[in-house]
Amino acid sequence: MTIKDVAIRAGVSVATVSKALNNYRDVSVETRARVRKIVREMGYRPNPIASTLVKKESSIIGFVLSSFQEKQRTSILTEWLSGLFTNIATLGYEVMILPVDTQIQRKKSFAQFIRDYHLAGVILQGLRIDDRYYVEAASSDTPRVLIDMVSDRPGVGSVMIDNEAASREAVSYFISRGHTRIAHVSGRADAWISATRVNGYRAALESVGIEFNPSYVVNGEFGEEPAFAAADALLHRCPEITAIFCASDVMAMGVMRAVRTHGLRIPDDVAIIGFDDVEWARMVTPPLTTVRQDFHGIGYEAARMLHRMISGTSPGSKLYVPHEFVIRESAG
Amino acid sequence: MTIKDVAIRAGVSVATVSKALNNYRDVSVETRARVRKIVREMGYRPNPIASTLVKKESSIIGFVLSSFQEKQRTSILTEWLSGLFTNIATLGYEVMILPVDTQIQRKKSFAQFIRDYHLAGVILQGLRIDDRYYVEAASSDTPRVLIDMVSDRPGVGSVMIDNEAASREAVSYFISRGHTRIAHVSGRADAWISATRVNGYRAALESVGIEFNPSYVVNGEFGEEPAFAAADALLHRCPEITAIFCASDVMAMGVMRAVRTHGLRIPDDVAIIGFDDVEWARMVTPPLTTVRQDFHGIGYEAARMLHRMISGTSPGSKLYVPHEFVIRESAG
DNA sequence: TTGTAAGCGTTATCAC
DNA sequence: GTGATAACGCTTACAA
Repeated sequence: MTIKDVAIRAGVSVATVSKALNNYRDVSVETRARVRKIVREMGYRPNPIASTLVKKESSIIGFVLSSFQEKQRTSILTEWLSGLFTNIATLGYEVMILPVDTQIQRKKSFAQFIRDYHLAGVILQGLRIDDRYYVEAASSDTPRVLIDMVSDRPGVGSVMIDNEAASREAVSYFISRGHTRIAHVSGRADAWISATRVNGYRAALESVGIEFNPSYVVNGEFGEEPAFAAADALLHRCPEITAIFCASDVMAMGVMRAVRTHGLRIPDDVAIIGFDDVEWARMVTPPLTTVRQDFHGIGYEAARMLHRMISGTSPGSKLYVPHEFVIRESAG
Repeated sequence: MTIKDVAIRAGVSVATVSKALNNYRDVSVETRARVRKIVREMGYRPNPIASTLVKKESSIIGFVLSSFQEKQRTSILTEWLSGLFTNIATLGYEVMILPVDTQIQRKKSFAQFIRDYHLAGVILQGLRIDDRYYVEAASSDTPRVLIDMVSDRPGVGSVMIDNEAASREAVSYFISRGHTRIAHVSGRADAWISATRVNGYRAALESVGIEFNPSYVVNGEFGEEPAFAAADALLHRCPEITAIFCASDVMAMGVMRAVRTHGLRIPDDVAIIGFDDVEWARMVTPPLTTVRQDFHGIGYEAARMLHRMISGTSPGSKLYVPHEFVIRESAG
């Protein structure tokens, strides 16, 4: 069933049907109503492919996924998507996944792809700011919002939690419990959020006059193993440390293992705070004190912002989604 | 840049370019080569939208997602997708996510959507066999493969692990450790896999002459809380139980909590086995003995089968992906 | 072997 | 207000 069938049945031209359906003003109120009624009766739906071909704009948004590499952050993706969909499905968008993996040799360039399908907008989520795909997308003119990254370009939306404030809270908690020799296991250096979290860590220390000690900051690469190794070396080098703030829960697991390897107890000898509050953070022993990110909310807001950008309601902006410091047992 | 530009530059008609690009035999070897060379030089890519409009077949495959409801199975989705993509991206398909949630009122019917976009194929993953969307899709004629479900219809692919064998192994392990009063916390009744796992549990018992006791099987609904409640009631009712086989790791967490609530030790008083081997299964205390599902592999195989179905190489079939029984500490 | 031209199902531009 | 009609970029009979 095509628009032609509807036109015949309604006794008008296809042009009129199209206009009635697309809310053009040069259609009489009666015909619009009549056409719509018939459309409903017939169960007609315009073919989005044909429509895209001529309008050069689809209702598909792309979700750029570069974190298949991040084997450890699996559940986060789902929550983003879940938030995305609760907002976007009702607005009539479809979502296409654009996997970005240096392993997978895509024949199509990323920007090419956006143009091919005339994507309405794109949500990017990739930790690495220097990623080729990120750069490509950034140079496109499609509405786009970034998750966990910021862009220097105007008009690019970005949504995340206030990583610096969150880190400051976490470290301040340590300080309030009397800790002064506090270390930080940071994430990958090329990730936007890593630097920000280090900043928060540093700010918290300096706000109470504790000098920032660069050798207390080690890189756990957002992985459990690297975090274990980094923490292990750290504890050897600086046995005076009594607290470790980790930039992710996964790394916190590696760090906890390292601490135990050194025969130390958690939190009595070394207190630990994680980041993310993944689903199992409360299940480990001891339950992890951590910063909860509302991943669902981040996805939701990203979709909302993108929609506003697409519809021209508002330009992209920077949005902080509320976070929450969750006290359990690993930090005393 | 369109096919026309290529045609002009190559000094041939658009039809010839199209034929050269689509491997028609009625193009001379030389022109095909020349056209392709020019295409490469110009960086031309055919517009998939236009192509879909006339061919009535796209290179988009749909991934039906009904598990946003399953808040607990978050990381599994990512692994499926990851497997899917490692196979499918190189084959030139794109992936569209079709969220299916009774909460989200979709305007479009599911079958409608498949037709609208002329999806090349669909991968369905929904636990509930009576799901409206599942039925809709099942009645479509698009190539489709199911994950964790089987279809009575011929030509529908399905991939999963051998749930019955896996359950049998798990329960047999209990038996080999001397347990005889073994309970089972099952998953949602409307899920295909639930019944199969119960069957495996039962088969293992009966194979050594232990009578199947229906009151030893309780329903944990695949959730931690329901599993806790179910196990709590079970332990009250049948304190003689010494081992519990859980149909998911998440439920195992609830069960472990229930066991401890009753002042019992794991695995000394009550041994526990989970199912899935999610990322954190080895991190809990005690580390969970469980059945590892290769979710990545399942996604990979589903994509492979779908591709073969689309290209007509082979019809859909039923495929078991290997699983692995992982012994840690929760089962003694 | 190649080119012409008629679609595919829409929307957009004009006349009417 | 409404309706022809020409796009949109491609594939595919059918002619040449």
